[in-house]
Amino acid sequence: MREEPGEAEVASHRLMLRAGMIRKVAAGIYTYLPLGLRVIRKVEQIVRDEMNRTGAQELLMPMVQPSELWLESGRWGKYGKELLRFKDRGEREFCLGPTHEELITDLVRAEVKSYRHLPQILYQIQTKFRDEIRPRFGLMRGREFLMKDAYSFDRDEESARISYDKMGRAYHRIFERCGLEFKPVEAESGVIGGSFSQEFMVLAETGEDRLVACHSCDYAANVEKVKEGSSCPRGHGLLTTHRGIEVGHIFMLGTKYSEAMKAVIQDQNGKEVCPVMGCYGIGVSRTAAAAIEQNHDKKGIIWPLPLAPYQVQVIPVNNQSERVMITSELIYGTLSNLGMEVLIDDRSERPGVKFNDADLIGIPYQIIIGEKNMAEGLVELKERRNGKIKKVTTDEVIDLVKKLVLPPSKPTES
RNA sequence: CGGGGCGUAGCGCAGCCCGGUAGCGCGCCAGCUUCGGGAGCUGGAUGUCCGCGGUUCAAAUCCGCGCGCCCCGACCA
Repeated sequence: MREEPGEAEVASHRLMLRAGMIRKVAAGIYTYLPLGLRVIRKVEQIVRDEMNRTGAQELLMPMVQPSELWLESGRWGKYGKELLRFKDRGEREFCLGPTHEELITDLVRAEVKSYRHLPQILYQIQTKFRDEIRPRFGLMRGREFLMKDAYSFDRDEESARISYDKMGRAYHRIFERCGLEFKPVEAESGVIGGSFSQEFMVLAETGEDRLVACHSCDYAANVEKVKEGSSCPRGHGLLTTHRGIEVGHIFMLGTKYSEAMKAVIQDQNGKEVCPVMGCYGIGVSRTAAAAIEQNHDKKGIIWPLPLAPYQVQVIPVNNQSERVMITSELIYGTLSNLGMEVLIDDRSERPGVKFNDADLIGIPYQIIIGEKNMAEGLVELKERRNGKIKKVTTDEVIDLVKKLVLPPSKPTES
């Protein structure tokens, strides 16, 4: 899409449309095109990895939920219009799941009877639907969106706190691995309820949320909670405001749902107690959008390597030249065989079109193969982020890219 | 839900005020030339003018009702 889409105002929305990553189906409802889906999958995989590493187990619950469970928790009446309700052919009431506390609690109360079976953390990566008053900014605030939601069940407060902290650390690793600049902040817990919560904010000028952060320590809070300009409650540092995009939120729920829905387990003394719950969300599709808000320039997207739809883009400048095409295919094949994700622009477009499109879709490394450099046995390696170009031989380019894209695996924290 | 705006070719828009049967740019198709930063020339295809109703000899244009979408605000894991 060459023209600026008229409907889009913010960078991520505009660039995702132009780069062919998403297309709108209705307000706040989008199709992920192949390029966009690849990015979504990248985020998902990082999330899944880190969730699994904490010992959490993946499951998948239905999007359609019966009213009974929501009546039990008391939220059928409280949730409001954001909850999209409908009836089936038998006039039974259902809703599209905006979150899954009711379903997971229903599952756990049926399956878990003893404290010996806890702690337990279950999660899913699934499409949610919230009939937002005002969906906006493309994937930033959609009505239908992809979310990772995890739920922890513990025998007591102390143990629950451990699960909560474990999730907090997993969230740090997730957003670090995504290559994003972020801050965890103290926040209100809203409709979900519960005792305390933290939001994970990706810092970006266009963010909808405001937060304050301390200069001298790592204290940060949502502006709902703390007045701007004041000094840090933990020490003497000064608080400054930032804008951010909420990509994750972790909650200590306590026994709100387990009590309401009568989920009970037996403790060491054979006494019935309600498990202490926590819930933990990550907006997967929103994270992709936030990555763009934080990483773009006038020409287009600048993907952080871990989220890029492809790692390397091979650009044969001229499709007519046999030498150029043979070398391009060779480089493409070699890198692919090394396990890299490579995109080759084999369209018969003019060079300018290819260069501009490459900068637009923002794959981190471009290998540009043209007649002039080929004559000296050279190709160009261009880094999208800073525009720097190196002229190297075809052998060298493989080696260089290998080092840039496939770094030696880092030791992992548990 | 309050306020503002928009809906005309695949996309971006003009035309509407002042009614006369639709146009520009990009894209698309064909041909020739071109080929390192969004090519040039020639020829071509494409429209329920958001929908319904009304006024009129005649409606994209005027009037009424509806629908969809965008932006601001209030709201929101």
